[in-house]
Amino acid sequence: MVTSSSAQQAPGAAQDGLVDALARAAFTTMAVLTKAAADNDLSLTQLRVLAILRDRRLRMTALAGYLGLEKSTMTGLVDRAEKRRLLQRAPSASDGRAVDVFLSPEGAELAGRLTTDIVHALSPLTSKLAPAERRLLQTLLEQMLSPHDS
Amino acid sequence: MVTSSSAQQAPGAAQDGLVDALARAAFTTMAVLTKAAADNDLSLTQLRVLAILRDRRLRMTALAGYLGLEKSTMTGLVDRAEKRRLLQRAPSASDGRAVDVFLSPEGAELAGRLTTDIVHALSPLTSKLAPAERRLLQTLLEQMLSPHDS
DNA sequence: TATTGTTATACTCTATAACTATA
DNA sequence: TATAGTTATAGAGTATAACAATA
Repeated sequence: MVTSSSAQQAPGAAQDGLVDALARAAFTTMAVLTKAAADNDLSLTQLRVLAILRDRRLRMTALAGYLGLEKSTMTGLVDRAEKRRLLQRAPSASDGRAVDVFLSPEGAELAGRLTTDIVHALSPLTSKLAPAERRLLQTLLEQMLSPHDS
Repeated sequence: MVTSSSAQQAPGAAQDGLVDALARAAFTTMAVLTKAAADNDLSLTQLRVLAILRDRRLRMTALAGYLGLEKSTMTGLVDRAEKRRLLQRAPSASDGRAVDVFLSPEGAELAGRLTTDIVHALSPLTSKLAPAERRLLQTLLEQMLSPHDS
């Protein structure tokens, strides 16, 4: 089944093998990301927040949109990260109701360190491929992830 | 950064682009899996349990091992799934302390339906690739995920 | 003594609903 | 009236520590 290791090909479902490989790659990659986060006492969601805010300053609602979460969920999430001095809140200049969220210097520093950690942690996987294969894999993934609608 | 969309190449870190693509593919795939689970009132963890038990009968501790969770976490997880008639518990025949967990008929039926749902939900992505590209992507992912240690 | 599973407890993540303050 | 964010509340997922039963 998908997400498991057995790839039983249903007749006519020629994508099962790829779907299975994608699911397994996803779980493996997520495990690496989760561990990199846990090693720094972060949840996967907190890791994503740091990644998203690395080059952006967003309102609470916009951040919720990026994460696919409810705005009420953001309050606690940002509260905890702010208490740890990773994020900062500031009232929006243009809208009295809105609150901007952005990385603190410490948060930016941690985000940078996490990037390095993750690249290193994934290298046992990526190094199984030759350079040309890595480029090919990257190209195929990007093509698959591209927003093009054709 | 990794997990975000901006791929800033650090000098010498030639894997950043691939790591970014892997992370984005992981989040996209996990989003599909999470939605397929949520559409059936399951968490991602419950989905994984169904997938793992699809062709296995495991003890609580072994199941915890597959999931990378503590055994104490399994109790509640299995409790809830058992209450919904998706899983069943039975005392181990060989060890009086152990408890076997396995899919109920309803659980197996749901696991099968989920597989179909996921393949369909991922098809907008996979269909962006030509058949030969899909096979190539699958091969590269499998090579990367292979347990070989060279 | 060591292992298997459960229980007790606590914290994070998440959602829904109700609230406030701005627009 | 509608939107931005918070608060209150509740449930799932997770871990640690202590425990009972069995090995």
